[in-house]
Amino acid sequence: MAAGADSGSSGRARTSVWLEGRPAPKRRGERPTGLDRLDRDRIVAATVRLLDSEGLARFSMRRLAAELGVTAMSVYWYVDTKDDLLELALDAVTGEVELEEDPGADWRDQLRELAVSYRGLLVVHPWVSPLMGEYLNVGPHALAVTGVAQRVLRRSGLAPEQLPGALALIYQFTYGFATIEGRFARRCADAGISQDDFYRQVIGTIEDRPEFDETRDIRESRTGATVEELRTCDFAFALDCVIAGIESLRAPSRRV
Amino acid sequence: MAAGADSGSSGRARTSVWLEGRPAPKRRGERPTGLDRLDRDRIVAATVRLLDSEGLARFSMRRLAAELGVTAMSVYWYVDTKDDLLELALDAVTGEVELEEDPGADWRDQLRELAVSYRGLLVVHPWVSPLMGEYLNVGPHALAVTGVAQRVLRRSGLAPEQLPGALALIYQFTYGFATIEGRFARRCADAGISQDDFYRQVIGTIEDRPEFDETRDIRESRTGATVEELRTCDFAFALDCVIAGIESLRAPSRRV
DNA sequence: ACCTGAACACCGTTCAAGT
DNA sequence: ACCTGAACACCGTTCAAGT
Repeated sequence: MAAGADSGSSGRARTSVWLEGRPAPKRRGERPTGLDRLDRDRIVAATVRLLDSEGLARFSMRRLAAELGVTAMSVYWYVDTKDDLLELALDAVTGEVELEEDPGADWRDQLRELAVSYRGLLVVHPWVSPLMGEYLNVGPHALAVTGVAQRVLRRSGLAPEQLPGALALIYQFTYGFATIEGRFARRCADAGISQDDFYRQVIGTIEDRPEFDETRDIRESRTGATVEELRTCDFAFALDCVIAGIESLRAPSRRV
Repeated sequence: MAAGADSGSSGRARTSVWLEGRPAPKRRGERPTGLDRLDRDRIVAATVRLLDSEGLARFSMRRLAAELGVTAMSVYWYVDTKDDLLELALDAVTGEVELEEDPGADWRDQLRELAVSYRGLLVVHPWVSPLMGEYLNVGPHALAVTGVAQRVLRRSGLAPEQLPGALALIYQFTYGFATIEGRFARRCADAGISQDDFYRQVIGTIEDRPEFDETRDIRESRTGATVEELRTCDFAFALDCVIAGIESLRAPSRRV
């Protein structure tokens, strides 16, 4: 199976569930015999649960149906394709990002909090990251996140035409950073070793080789910390860089 | 098929071709009857060609074998799994990143050039991005790229313990940015519309909705440019932010 | 040493049929 | 309206067999 991606495996070239006709559940209203009935929400919830526990590669429509105690094809009554279902699951967990807006707070703190929360999402659900790259990511929750980020960033004093670039910087950096982080974690889990052990192992095979001499001072400046701690440090420093950069490039007239 | 990812589809939990025993081709030396023979390099080259032309989702071992005029299973003589093959293809194209090092040049220019070249790789080969997230990316060419980036960054005057965070910032931002870019391009190509048409279409469905009022000034500041131009602008501004941030956070003693 | 064929255990999805 | 069964056209990979 490996790293399949791309869309259009089934021939049709849809762009997004959210941009097509039917973002709402098919029929609702009278269903007195509910309870054990299928349901779009139940399907999406089960999808998220399966993706969390077994990963994207092991997820299949048949596996999902089994989990729901139903035949493989029943799911297709509620969802057009596997892609659409994954897109729904993606937006569902995107709702987990914390979005309390406090217009009185420092925009730097707010931006940091947002980035940290977003990173958390990608690390807790490692399957989110490949799907974000795969789909357009224009579901309601995704739009809410970018909306908040945009408003926070605006308070920094950047000019309107500077905002998209700055937003992309913070957003894509966090995405890329947490992607690697989540993948690495899952790799280690699959291989049955701790992240720290694996890190030490890699360092071990590298230390001898002369081409890595020039980075010895970096490695030595980081001994004694766990991989987790190191990453949190790196992430924080990168955010500091971004914020410092924004502060030095924003329109001088609006300097606070 | 959709967005498969994750490793270990076949059960074994390998971490990387490069970290296992056999990075070099199996046997070489006497092969007088070559020419139409299979060969690891030929296999990887054909893989890259197929991935470029048809995308990751449509790539399969059987499809590859057909392309090579050979039976499906012949490939397995040279390569252990599909994952390994994809990892080899990934590192092969990573070699396309331009890496002329000029210790005399301004580190800012060098960093920009490196990021632009790296972005180019991801946009030209949209299948690279999901694979980078998927694998550990520790092939020789990948290591060469990070090596150069690290040396350039070092000339900025950052302290050793600041380097990993700064490297992650530039690297992951570029990765994330180009990932979205490449995906969007391929989506449009698959749907048979130009990126500009699709952009206009999205804007069209958004303009009316009141929740997008607050970003109207941003959209108005960007009319008349192509999607391509806008993205190049955003990318450049983000890089400026990063560089400005590094300059303001580097150890004062080494200020140039 | 290198390549093939048949087979296994999977996929996503269609379609006609059941209730 | 909702669910099922059988079927189609695929997968990656194993394994015994050919040359």
